[in-house]
Amino acid sequence: MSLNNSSKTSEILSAHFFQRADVVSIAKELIGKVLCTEFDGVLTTGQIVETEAYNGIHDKACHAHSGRFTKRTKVMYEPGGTAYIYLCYGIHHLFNIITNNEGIPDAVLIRAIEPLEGTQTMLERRKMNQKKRNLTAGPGILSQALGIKTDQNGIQLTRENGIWIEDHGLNITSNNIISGPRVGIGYAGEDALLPYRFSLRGNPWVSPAKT
DNA sequence: ATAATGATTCGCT
DNA sequence: GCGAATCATTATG
Repeated sequence: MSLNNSSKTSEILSAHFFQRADVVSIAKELIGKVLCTEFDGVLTTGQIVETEAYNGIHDKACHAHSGRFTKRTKVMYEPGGTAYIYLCYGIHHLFNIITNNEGIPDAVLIRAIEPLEGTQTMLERRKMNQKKRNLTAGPGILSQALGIKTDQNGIQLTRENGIWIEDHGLNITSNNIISGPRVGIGYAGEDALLPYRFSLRGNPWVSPAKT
């Protein structure tokens, strides 16, 4: 989508952005980028305001910890820039971006976005009639709002094809990024304490999950 | 083949 | 604040 953005830059993040070694840096840098989907010609976009890093085989909270390789986790070993979408609690489609090179199962979970374009479509998908925080502030509901489903598991995010990420040239300084422990992974022992959750300071669209 | 379990959300008390 | 919803994946027999 490159319509009337005359002054703003708006480029799709490439494989190079995702195929780097430090998943924690990538999770931080994704704050302020724009997550876009287009299905059946319907465009919806939102600014990423909350992410979590999952540090591959060494991270007890990561589905691929200790090199676990199953039907579900095999997509995590794809090259950076691949989508990893799985069903959680039988209800919620959680959207992750695979990072690093092929064979290394690092990933970033997108936890919340601030709606930009297509909010009317998002409201319909969420069966809501008012734009408020529970439209997109949470990993399960943002997927519902953007129409992301496990159907799209394994697709490439580096083309304007279904799901992609744009850089709108926003410069977020590190003192505007809050870090803290990840949500819902108490089973991960000491790794549950790692400060791998990042959010945009003061943004009302950050998920209400307890830290 | 069977049983347990979530990287969550929503509604009700 | 608490518990139900709901099902693919995973481990185990």
